[in-house]
Amino acid sequence: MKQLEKTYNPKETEDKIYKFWENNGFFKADVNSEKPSFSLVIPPPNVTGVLHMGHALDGTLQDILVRYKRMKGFETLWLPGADHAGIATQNVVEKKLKKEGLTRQDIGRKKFLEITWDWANQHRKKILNQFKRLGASFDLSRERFTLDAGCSEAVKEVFVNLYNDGLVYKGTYIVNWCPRCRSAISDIETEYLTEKGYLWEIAYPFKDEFGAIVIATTRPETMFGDVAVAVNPDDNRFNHLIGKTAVIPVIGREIPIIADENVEIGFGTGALKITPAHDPNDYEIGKKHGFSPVWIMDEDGNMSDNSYVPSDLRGLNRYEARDKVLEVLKKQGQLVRARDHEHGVGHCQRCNSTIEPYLSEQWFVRMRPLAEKPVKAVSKKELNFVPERWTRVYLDWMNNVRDWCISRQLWWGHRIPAYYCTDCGEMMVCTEKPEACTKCNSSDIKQDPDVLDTWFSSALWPFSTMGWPDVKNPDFKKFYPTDTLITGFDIIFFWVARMAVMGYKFTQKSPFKYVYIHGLIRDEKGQKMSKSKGNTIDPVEIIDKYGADAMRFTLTSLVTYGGQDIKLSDERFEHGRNFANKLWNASRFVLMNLEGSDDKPVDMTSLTIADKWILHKYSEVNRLVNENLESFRFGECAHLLYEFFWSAYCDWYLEIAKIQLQNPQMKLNTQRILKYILERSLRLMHPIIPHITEEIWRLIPGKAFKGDQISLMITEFPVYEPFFKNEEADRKINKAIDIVKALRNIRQSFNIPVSECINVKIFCANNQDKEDVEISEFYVKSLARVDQMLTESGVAKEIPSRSATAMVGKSLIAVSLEGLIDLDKEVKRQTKELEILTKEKKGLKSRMDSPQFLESAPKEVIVKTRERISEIEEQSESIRNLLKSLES
RNA sequence: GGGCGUUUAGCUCAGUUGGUAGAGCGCUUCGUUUACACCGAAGAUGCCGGGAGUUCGAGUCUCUCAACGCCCACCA
Repeated sequence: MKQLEKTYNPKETEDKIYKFWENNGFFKADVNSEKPSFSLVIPPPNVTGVLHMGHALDGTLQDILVRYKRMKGFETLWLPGADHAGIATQNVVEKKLKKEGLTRQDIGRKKFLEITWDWANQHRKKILNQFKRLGASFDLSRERFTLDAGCSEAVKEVFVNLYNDGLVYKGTYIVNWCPRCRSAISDIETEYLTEKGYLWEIAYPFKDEFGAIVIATTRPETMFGDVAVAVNPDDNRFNHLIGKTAVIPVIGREIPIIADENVEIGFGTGALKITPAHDPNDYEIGKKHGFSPVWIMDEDGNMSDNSYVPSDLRGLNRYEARDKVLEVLKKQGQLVRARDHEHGVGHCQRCNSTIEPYLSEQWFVRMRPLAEKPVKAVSKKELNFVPERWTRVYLDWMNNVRDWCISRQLWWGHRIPAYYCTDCGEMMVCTEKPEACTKCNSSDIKQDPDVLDTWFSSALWPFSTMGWPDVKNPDFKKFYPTDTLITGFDIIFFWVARMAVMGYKFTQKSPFKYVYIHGLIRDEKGQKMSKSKGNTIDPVEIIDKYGADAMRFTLTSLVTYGGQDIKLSDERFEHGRNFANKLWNASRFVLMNLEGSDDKPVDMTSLTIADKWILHKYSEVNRLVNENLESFRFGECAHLLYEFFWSAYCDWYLEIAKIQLQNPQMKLNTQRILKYILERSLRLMHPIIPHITEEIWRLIPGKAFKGDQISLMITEFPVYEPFFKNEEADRKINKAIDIVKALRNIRQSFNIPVSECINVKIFCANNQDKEDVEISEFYVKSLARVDQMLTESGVAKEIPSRSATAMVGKSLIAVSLEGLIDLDKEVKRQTKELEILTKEKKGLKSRMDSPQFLESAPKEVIVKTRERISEIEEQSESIRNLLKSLES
């Protein structure tokens, strides 16, 4: 038998095992397979990133599910890939250019894209390689990238289709504009942060009379774009001013005072300046009253170089302009006052710059009509969130969904398939560049310079990766729709909802049946991990230090069904490492003790009570692991396996096996059972900790337990084995365990060294009890170092003098301790015990006297209560007798 | 303003239909009996956030209050 190292070494094992799987093509999904399919697509990680703990968790859970289903006999596809991450990637590359003193404009679109492609290609390989370190069993032959040819074709097809259906349109609206990215972003990419600022009150003089109307604004620099001052028609302070003309300070442009109900009387001064080009509400009001917008700021957030802006402010950035405007107003006495004001300010999710609402021409998706089916899908159970509470979050958003701004003024991404005739201005939306203008036949045609929001292509991911729009593609036919999506709650709106929208629109199906939402990974203080805070834990470092399986096991055991966020610290991974080491050493013990063993199944006719017990325990854990994996209770599975393997198999059965192996009659069958349980445990644990289980599994000799497969990952996942169920054996061994524990307790309390054998007398409550205890004598004697063990039925009347005692269920255990015992201490202990029992009995009795309890409580509970009372009575009686004999 | 989550042992958290509280880590004591010190044995620790209600019985269900966290909407 091969001698294993004393400590498990993940580094050597994991790489070797992963290559073994890969080389055998076990991850590859077969479209021609007869087996039912199970498929899952990875939430494509951004090419900008490296593997972080969120990916490690997400990837672990996906891999568990995929490995489980594969072993369950499904033709399983886990499709890997990466996202081009439009803004994020462009930002990174631009930053790199900046270091060389260049901008993207300096090198031009073509060159810029070349550089970005190079960069992206390097990084998508890198991050997938990091996923491989995790043990991810995804099918790399199907790796996709959101910007590759297939996905791009799907994007164009979808865009053109939506356009033809009137669901994509181009128009001039106020959008969230990031001056740093120089692009529009969508509503959900805008993060509102509460900021302290000022509400400035500025006097706009009347044109024809003395006096002024005082408006309130947080952004005084936008005043040059004002087209009106609005007041509420019901505001008695101001309604006489409606129709008069006011003058914008500094520049002296005249604007009318108008009435609008949307002006809140109680806010600010009650008078609102209207700046349609730079504020969403103002835009609405301006449009209602027929004003043309006035732009005073450009794409960089700098003041425009036009006649509306005072010449000395042109080109200044918005904050410089603000300071300067305020300075002038103050000088002229038109700044009435500044009040402290806290308000939410939009920030770009990607670069954190303050967002400017900006009126510009953009492309939008009309979401309302598209949301109908995905909303209904929930009640039809075609789309199910786990845990269920996320359903509401999804529905609330879908039911109030607003149009989605999809155009980005970037270079990195899917170019919008809209073409313009330079001669006549005609717009053509089609998948390929037209040869000639459909209206004037000119061949001078230019494509729209903008690209699509990165999430547009992500929304198509489940089917664009499977060959769609070619619906005859074998992958699409076999593996679409996918079964489960595993992701964090932070991208329900960004991604999940939009995939549902596109899935229903273009495939008439939900792209997945279940969406399993897990919590986010946080640092030990509960803060979000981020590079800038320096509180990240690098999964690759953890893998190097503890091993991938240790990390997977720890993460899995920290996952809760409710999807709570997970607080992590480096030391937490010791839990998984220790478990892996335990598994390794228990296996080592089993493998070292197979001398003379055979390759036959367990002989069910000659099982000891302990054998029956461990088989019973195994059958229970098997059943529960199956149930919990089916219902996405990953954490529970890890706990169950840990508990079974460590606390039952290692702590007790292995110790018992050491005894049984000494017995020639028991030896062979014990070896078979050790091997059987180990092999089945490896199967049950494999989805969570694949490398170590595979490594050990290969070392187990014989085919009787392993079958003909060459790899654990393609063996069958154990199904419930009800014939092992044995409540009686469970009860008996549990009793033996309790007795052993009680004896060890006594031993330690009275400082009896392990080397010293003890004599024990057990008073059993009845004959059934006595029988159970006697059956366990064999184990008790060796596990607790007992020389003589006497049993007696009935309440203890004569306790051996000078004894230490303990209760186990209804049995009283007495250990003869001539000369060793501190009698006073023992009397005190037992007296206290008696008091506690009397108190409990009193409570239970009063309950049994209650007629309501007897009427409404379930039978078992009444029986249990009655049993407990008689148990207490017997125990008390024994203790009284004991005290008597101790005192004498 | 609307919604969600959390509050249980010193720490981090489990607790699936209401039946009388668990794990890991930490702590105390003991121990190298030939799988494992990344180990074993024994032990201590809880008015399950406060209050009220339903029930024979509530950590679990209802209401309410509080603290912390998150999401959405609005913010001149």
